Formats: sequence, C-alpha cells, structure tokens
Amino acid sequence: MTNAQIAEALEELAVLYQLDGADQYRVLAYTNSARTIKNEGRSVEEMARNGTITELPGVGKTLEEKILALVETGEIPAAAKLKERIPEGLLEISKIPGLGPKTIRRLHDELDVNGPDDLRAAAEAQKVREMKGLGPKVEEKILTGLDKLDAEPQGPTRLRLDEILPTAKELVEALRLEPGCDKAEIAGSVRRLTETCHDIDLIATSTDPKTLAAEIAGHELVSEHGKPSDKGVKLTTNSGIGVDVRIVEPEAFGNLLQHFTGSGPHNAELRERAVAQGFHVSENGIKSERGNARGAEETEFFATEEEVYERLGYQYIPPELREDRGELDAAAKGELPDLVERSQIKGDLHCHTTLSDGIASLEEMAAAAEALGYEYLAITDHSESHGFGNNVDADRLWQRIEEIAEFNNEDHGIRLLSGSEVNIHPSGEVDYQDDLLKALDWVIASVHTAFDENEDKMTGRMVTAIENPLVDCIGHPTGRLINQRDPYPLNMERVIAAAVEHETLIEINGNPRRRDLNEIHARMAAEAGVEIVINTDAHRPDTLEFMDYGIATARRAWLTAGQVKNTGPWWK
DNA sequence: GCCGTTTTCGGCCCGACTGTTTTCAGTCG
Repeated sequence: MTNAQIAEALEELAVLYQLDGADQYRVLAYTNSARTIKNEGRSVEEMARNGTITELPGVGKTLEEKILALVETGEIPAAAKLKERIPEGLLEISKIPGLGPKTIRRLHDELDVNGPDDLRAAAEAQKVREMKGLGPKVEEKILTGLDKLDAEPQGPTRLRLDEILPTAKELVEALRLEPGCDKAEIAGSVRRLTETCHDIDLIATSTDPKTLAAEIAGHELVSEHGKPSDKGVKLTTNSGIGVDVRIVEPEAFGNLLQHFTGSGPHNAELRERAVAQGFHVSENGIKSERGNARGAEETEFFATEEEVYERLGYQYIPPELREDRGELDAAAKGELPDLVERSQIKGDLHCHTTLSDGIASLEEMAAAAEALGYEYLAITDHSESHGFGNNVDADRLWQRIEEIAEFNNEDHGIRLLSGSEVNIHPSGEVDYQDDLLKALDWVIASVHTAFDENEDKMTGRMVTAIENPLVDCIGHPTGRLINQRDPYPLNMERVIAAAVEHETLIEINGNPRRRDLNEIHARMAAEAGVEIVINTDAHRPDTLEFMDYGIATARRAWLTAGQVKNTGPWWK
C-alpha cells in the first residue's frame, strides 16, 4: 500500500469522525498524520509492519494500530464501523465549499439528508432556510455547490506551477508599475514553488491602497473582480485563476508576506512554538505577553521577513523550505542548508535534437546553452527502440559522436558531450551494444514503456539498469506526469540503495510536468549519498529554461550545491 | 489522538469572512 493511499484512508477517517461530531483535536490528529505520511519518503507500510512508525511525529499508539490494520486487512475497523452509521452521501456533500461538518450533521438530523439528492430536494423545497442560523443565502450556496459537484465530481484540480507562474509574474509586475505602489511580491504556494498551486497570492504596500486595488482590477488579464478596498481586491483571470491581492502599510510588509507565503502547517507550527516563548504571531504583527514595563501587551511590526524570523529566534527560512518538514528545528539551531541556486549550474545533461524527437539542431541547442553561460551540454537523444520521433540506430549514433567531436574541435564557448537517453527494457537491459555505450560520454537510462508492472518487477528492472556499469544516470525515475499520470510503482529505498552502491547518479528532471525525482525522494536520495543531477530534458532551445523548475524541486528537497553534480565542471 | 524547556493531564495557532444575527457560530486558509 502506498503512502498516498494510507494518507487518503486517514483523511477519510478524519472526515468521518468530524461528521460523527468528534472532538476537533482528535480530527486534527488524523489530518496531521495524513500530511506527515504524504511527506514521508520511506514506505510507511513497512514502518507499520516493523514497528517503527511511531517515530513519525504525530503518530502514536492508536494510529499505529489503525494503520497496521489498514495495511494488513485493507481497511480500518473504526472507519468501517462509522460508515455503517454515516451515509456515504454525507462524505460527498462535505466537498461543497462553505458546508462544514456541523451544518451537515444538522441537515442529517433535522431534515433527514443522507446525500446530494436529499440535499437538493431540501434546498429546492426551501426547508434549509427554516433551520435556525441558516437562511436563503446558504440555500443558494448549497444549490450552486451541488451543480458544481455534478459537473465536476473530482473537484477542481490544482494547476501546475508553470501554468500559473507567468500570470503571477505579469500581475506582480503590473502592480509594481503603478505609481501608488511601494512594494509588491508574489506570496503563497507560487512563491514556495510547489508542484501545483490553487491560486495566486499577491502582497503590496501603497500610499493609496484603494486606487492600487482598483487599477489592478482593471488589468487586461482580469475577467472578474470583487470590490476594491484599501485592504486589497479579489480577482479572477481570463483563464479562471483566482488571485488574492492584499495591501498593507509598509511597516508590516514582512509580517504579511510571511503570513501569506505559508505554508499553513509551517505557520501553525511557527505559532505554536512562539506561544511557548510568550509570542502570538499573526499577519498583523507579533504580540508579546512580556510587553512593556507596565506588563501590557505590545505588538511589533516588521518591514522584512528576515526580521520576523529573527525576532522569534530563527535564521531566515527560504520560502521553498516552509512546509513543516524540520525547517524550524534547523533554523533555530542556525543549521539550514545553503540551498543550490540556478547560477551555480555549469551544464545541462539531458536534451534532445531533431535526431530523435527534438525540434532544434545540435548547433541550435548548443548556442542556447552557451547563451545561458553553461560550460557543457550533453546531447541525449532517444535510442533505437524509442518509438516516438526518429529512432536512432547504432550507425546514426556513431555518426553523431563524430559530429560532436567535430563541433568540439571548432571554436565554441561550450563543450558538447555525446550521450544517449537509452530505454530500460522490462528485463532491465538497455539499448545498444557495450562498445557504443562505452564510446559515449554520458548515458542516461529511462523507462518509457511497460509502465504497468508491479512494484517488485519495476524495482528490479530499475535496479538492473542501475547496476549496469555503462549507465551513468537514471532519467525521470518514477515516470509520473503531474496531474496527468501516476508514478509507476517503485520501492524508492531499494532504488536509492542500489544507486549509492553502484555510484549511479539520479536525475531531477526539471520539466515542470515531471519534476521527477520529486522533492521528497530527492531529499531522501541525497541524504543517503546519491549524487543528483538537475536536467531539463529540453526538446527545444527555450525549454533549457526548465532548469528553474528543477532548481525549485532541488531547493524544496533541501539540496546544496555540493549534492548536485552539475554545479561542478564536467568530470569524466 | 498526541505530547512534554511549567505538564503523564490538559492543553492543542490565528484571524478574516460569511451569513445570520444584534453578539456569534461555522468555515476557511
């Protein structure tokens, strides 16, 4: 059972307990443990079986028992019992925004609502408004919520970072250009460079906030907007992205930026720890119980985030690390890693040309890489059995090696490396004869076929490729496509152990649809001693810029330049 | 349900918004 599946079961149990009227902190314990499990790289099933699962923060004896039952029997007894009493339809209804557990319980008790159909009937018969504390507005919200549920049963998916970042950048630039704007920044998950984002948060300071809010509401990208006020404005872009613009006094810019950058769990943990020190932290400043000499409360504002963290006893925490994954402990001790930066990258070791399925020539790719200031670029077209674009047979690849040698003999500011992205076959073997692989500077091995094998077979296949001394690196190791295709099943601990043993590198593929390894596995791999390379898998000159997304994942994985091989000169 | 720089019991982050109400509960991020 995957960590994601275990987390999902715990989240469902949390909702069931919530609908059953359980204590909110008990519910919170389940949602928190679900999050912890999602953020864990090791197999939680194995941890449950070998009794180490209570090492995870927020997992105690009761959760251990329940998770063990889940992985052994496929269900949690407590959840099964609750499901006998709580109609499944109520879980469905809980997805309607604005409709929480308390209200749903009352709808069930008072109007005998057991699911979406009952709820629609009750709302249409105007029975909901007769309940105490509810009115026509709630009824309306329920009906539009039900319509959305019908139209989109899965709920709205989050957008990939690359689908949202350009809009965020354009809007923040527009804010900065307004005469009344003092400062403007992107906040929220976009600033943390997460894989997917729900909306855009923008923070600004201004001497004339209301005018600034009105001006940005009139931007050409905006299709709808709320009422601009001196606190900001809510927007919807033409492409349907929600944008929350907040405007504050310059003195409190640091407090607000810190708050709206999140993440939620990071802020919750920060505040919880602050309470123990006598501080109360919010977007409106830091309140101190010690206060002034008369013992009254005192609120402090800070213009920068650095000062906010410093006041609470931490070194500055880069946004990418603010996920409650140990960054507060590290920052309190001044032990945060010196995160890798784009400017430290010396070369890209995965790209394609017209030889296979790219759209540009070797020379064009080289020129683009040189313009980025790189020292080297590996040309890694697909191999003989690829099936997409042109298949590169051995003769053609030998010829390509010659072409690259000729290129390097000419006067260029960049060195090309002859490479290939070879397919890992179901047997674990790769394309081409050994003499050809030996003649290449750089061999990446990737899975492009037969995704539907079980975990054991897939892991064995991958490990066989890692053991091959002619394979330098594993490309996009899990094959996932964000929002589109799940990773194939893989025991990442075994893959990482093999990579350490055979000194095979593992790629962070920077294509924003992939970002593979993901940040959880990349951190686990680097901590185990695997050397990481960050590549773009570019199929055209401009997508060499995907390095930014690879760097984002690497930073979110706590990686330093020392753990990223292509921050150094070409080494073979 | 979890957990301990004051605690093995009694706490557990903070505020805005919404819709319903004349002071607040529920929901959300």
